[in-house]
Amino acid sequence: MGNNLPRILIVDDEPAIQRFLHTALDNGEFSLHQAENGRAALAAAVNTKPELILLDLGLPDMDGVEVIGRIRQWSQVPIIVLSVRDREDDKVKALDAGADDYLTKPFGVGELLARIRVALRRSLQQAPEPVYHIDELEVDLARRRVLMRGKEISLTPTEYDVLRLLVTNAGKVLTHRQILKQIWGAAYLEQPHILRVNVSNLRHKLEKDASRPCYIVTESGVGYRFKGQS
Amino acid sequence: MGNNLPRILIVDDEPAIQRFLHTALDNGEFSLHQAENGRAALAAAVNTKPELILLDLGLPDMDGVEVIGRIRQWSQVPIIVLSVRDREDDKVKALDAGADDYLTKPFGVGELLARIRVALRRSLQQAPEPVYHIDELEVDLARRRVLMRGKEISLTPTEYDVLRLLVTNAGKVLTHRQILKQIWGAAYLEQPHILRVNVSNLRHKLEKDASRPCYIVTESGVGYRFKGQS
DNA sequence: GAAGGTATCAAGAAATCATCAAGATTGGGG
DNA sequence: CCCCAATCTTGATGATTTCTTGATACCTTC
Repeated sequence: MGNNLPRILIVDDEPAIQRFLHTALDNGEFSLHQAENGRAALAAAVNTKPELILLDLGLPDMDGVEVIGRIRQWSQVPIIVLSVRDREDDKVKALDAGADDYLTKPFGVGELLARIRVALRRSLQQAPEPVYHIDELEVDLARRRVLMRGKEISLTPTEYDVLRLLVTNAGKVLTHRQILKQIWGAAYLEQPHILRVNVSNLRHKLEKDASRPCYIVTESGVGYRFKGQS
Repeated sequence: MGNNLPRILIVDDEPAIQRFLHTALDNGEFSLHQAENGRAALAAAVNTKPELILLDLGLPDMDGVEVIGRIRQWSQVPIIVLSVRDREDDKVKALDAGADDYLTKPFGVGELLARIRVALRRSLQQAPEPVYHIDELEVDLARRRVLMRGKEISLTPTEYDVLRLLVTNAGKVLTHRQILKQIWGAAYLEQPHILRVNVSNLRHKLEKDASRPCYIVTESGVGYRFKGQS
């Protein structure tokens, strides 16, 4: 089926819900894919690059909120949460983690379809590429890989996080505090040292000459900036 | 209150709901506006250009769905419907008309705030940031970048602060004391020297001929003025 | 041409930054 | 349960940038 209908990834481990959703959505307008747990969902999100994800929060292997967070590291694909949990706290957490909508089971098929249309209508206008090419550097957010002239560079988790933050905001100056808050949390707001060490390490791994950086530029007294294409 | 908090337009005719929403949203993060009927809502949408609209479907003078349609003819502002109507048909109609979300009363304040954050988060990333163009000078406040004929100019933190203050008040004369107080604090009110040095440095970096400045004009005995676009 | 305000240069002081390396922590495997 | 390896954090030090101040020359207006 090499069509180009919008791909929808259904993430749910209950066969009953799977069947229900397949029936509800099998109207020839979508191409349906499926995952039964969090790990499979993350893999499928990378591989099939769906236009929309329907996500049940109650997965056997990991928390749904974490799935949202992991996907949001590299993709803006609309995520609609479908859950039996009706507690406000669950909704807030999922929405703040990056979900676009939250439907409490049971829900009507008509409403689900309408909310899917809303999400798709919106995402049609924007589709940022999750792979960044800057000169000879290549950052693949979906696969969490960094290549320099095609050769893979191995980064530690923190180094990668810093790089991802800088790359996704290429061209923009990020203050020390912004970066620290995002990656180390509010408790480290006043500790730019730890950020400097990581930037230094990053530069030694991906700059030609770490003392004359081309990618990660220092904005003295302010923060760092990833030199984008613009 | 000339702040730049996100403006939220509340469209509802019941005083009880108005009060409830004002209480719920009055946390200092939003600037609240209000309309009691459809006509007023359409006018307010044009005039206050809100970042988000909370819309009750049951308005005295016109149908809420029509309000959505009329706004969608010219604006992509996020619209969250708040309604007592729980019929699926109502939801589908409102969402298909262009609403971004639909909350059935009664709902929790936490959920409302979370859905507002979702809507604002989305519209924030596609909103083009303000860039000042003055002749061949370009000041991009969001990226903290200054370009002269497309070429980047590197400024120190204080130089940038001074320039930003002048540019955001382009055309207006700022007295020495105003600038000093804003950037160096009240303790430096009587030290115009330090400001002069910075203006001089700025001019050398961005004026064609620093001795005949075109952008930063001296108002002798008063202060400085940034030449507006006019 | 004097006076008050203005512009520029340069140098020491202060703040910020880069780097190396040693201790602390963590997670996985035996 | 312990050990190992990778990573994270912290400390120390030298390099770099930026800030502030003083000296001096320059306008402009009366």
